[in-house]
Amino acid sequence: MNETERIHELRDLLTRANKAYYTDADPIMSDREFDTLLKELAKLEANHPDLQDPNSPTVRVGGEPIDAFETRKHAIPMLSIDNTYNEQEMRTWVDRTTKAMGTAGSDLFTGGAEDIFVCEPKVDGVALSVRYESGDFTQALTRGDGTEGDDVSHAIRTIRSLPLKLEPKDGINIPDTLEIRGEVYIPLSEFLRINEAREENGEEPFMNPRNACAGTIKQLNPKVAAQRNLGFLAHGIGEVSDPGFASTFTEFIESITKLGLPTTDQRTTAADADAILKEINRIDTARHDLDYATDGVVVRVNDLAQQEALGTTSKSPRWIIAYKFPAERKPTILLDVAHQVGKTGKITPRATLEPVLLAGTTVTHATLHNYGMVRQRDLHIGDTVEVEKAGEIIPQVISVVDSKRPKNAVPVKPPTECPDCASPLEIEPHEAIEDPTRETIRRCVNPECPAQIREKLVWFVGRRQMDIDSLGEQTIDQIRASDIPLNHFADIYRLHEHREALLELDRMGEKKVENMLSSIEASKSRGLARVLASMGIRHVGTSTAKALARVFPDYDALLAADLHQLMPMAINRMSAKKRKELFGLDEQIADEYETGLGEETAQVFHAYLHSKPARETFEELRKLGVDLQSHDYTDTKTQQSSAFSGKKIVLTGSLEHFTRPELTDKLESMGAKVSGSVSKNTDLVIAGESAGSKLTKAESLGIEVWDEARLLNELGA
DNA sequence: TTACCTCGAGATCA
DNA sequence: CTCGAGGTAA
Repeated sequence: MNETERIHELRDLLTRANKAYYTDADPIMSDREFDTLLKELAKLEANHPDLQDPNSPTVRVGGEPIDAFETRKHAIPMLSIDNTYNEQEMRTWVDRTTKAMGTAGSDLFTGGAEDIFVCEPKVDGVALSVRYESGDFTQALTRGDGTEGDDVSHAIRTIRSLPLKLEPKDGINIPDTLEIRGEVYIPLSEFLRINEAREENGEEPFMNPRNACAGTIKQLNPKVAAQRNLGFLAHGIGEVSDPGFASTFTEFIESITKLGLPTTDQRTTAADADAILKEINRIDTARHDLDYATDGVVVRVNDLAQQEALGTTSKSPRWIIAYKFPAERKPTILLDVAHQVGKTGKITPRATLEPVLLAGTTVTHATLHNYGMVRQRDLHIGDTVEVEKAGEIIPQVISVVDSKRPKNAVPVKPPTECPDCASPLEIEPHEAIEDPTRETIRRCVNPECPAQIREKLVWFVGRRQMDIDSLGEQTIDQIRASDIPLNHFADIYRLHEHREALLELDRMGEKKVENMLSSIEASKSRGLARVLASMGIRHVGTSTAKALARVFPDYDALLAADLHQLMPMAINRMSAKKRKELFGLDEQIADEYETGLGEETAQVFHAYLHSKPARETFEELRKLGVDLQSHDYTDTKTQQSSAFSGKKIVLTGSLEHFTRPELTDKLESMGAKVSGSVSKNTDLVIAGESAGSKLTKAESLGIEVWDEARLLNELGA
């Protein structure tokens, strides 16, 4: 046998040994044997750089550090899951879902009654999308903003329980593209081991497993990641090229488990709310014996066609929900309440607390949201308050322990003047009275208010807005404290005129200034939608800004528009009603679709746009080279000439040449309205491979149906 | 909201 | 080497 053959043999053998050890818990060789063979392989590989394979078992011990993360698009967005916090909310979800399935997918019911729903413990780790192409691990992405995430393949390759090559088994056809979602975590036993080791080395121990895990994934050096022995559990479906791979979630999990992916053994199916709640109770007890932290139970509809029929709100899928176990709650002392000025001048009370350890973090601050809350709880400085972490992240002040109030404690008073510029505050009129739980908004309306200007600038440079990194909060403060002017958005684009002065600032070197100025330069070309969203105009966030930019080609067109033309989102409202009709959804969900430019918003926005300061700002930005053209604009001429303009289109099945979001974008850009479900108002259904209930429904309603070939034809024409 | 990693800056030491 | 800022997980 020559060395090349030996390399392949060893890789094969070690891959199987890894799987036997980590996923089957049934080792086929001793640890020592494994190490010896691994060393032999590493040596041979060193002699044969031409045979390099990123998926060789040797990479598990960690390869070379990478330079930085590349951010990449998810083939299918990673949405977040809605939460429920008690039995009643869970029952409501089950009722609604069952009803919707009755109308939307009953003809396509493939599962038995017992496995309508699937329950699994919710692992408290870091979400990940892992991609295999032709059975080879090619990429692992973090969730990021749901649309694009960081490529962390280098760190993920070191996870031993995650196969780098999928092995065909039991006649399972491995799809060309197989994307699996799951959770990376640090096993609790491993967490303890790491911290012991860190203390021995005189390093600070990690606070909690979840943050330590997130940190490990962000390690550029995979050798460090390899030593932390991360775990992985698969629990979701991403892009799968073969639509026949699975028709239910259980089937999917069974298949990928056979292919070697680790999945939880705590999964069960349930037929109704009672069974689900019973399962939640079981997991609540069982979870304390698991080697990973859990914060709830994930419940989903099993049948994939039904999942699709149920569809997705803008935030999260309707076919899946998380039940969160009650958050930890602890008493602490309210030391102070600060009044913060937001970017629109809104004043928000923020509590400073006696530090308290809660769910693995030290809590010292909590937002109090508004003054209705302060009044309702009758907060006094020095009060003992109950604090908990809502949704495991943001600390909330839940209640006051009245019996522990110190004598002479001073009540917290809402401010009457701006804590920063001392101008009188405006109290939003209709909310000022009667119901004390009602939000009472206080606002500083001084346009020159320094605190407000600061917040506006901080918002403007943020990642979601103009994305000017290396100009953060602290740097903004630092520059504003110097002689360099930074009082308007436009001043940002004049910073390059002050290069010398910037270099004089503390801890400001050549490199930092260079980075800062180049990212400012890069931000000039973000386009109208981003500029609008960045200005902190009331009621104009990312989605409204985008909607506006789709309708108006540039700033001048926007300025020329009258009040009526500023309400382009009427279509969205119709879709809300339609959805309500179809699914009998509750108000709250239907309302999500009502967030367009309403009359009031349009008025506020119109007034803002034509105000003198706004006009000056836009003019200056334009002069300084900021792109005020819309990048998302679709010409009405294109819309009218297109075969799709004004058509209501539904997509179903899987397509070869597009991902769904791609095609949705494309059709919408051509003036179509793409919706999730078929009704009598639908004009056209585009059916890919293995289309399900939607196709059946379209046929029964006599709606026009195209296959992908026809679609390509029409798009080409 | 907090914890963790990375990077640049500046200090310290060879 | 240490500090602090920035970014990103949940």
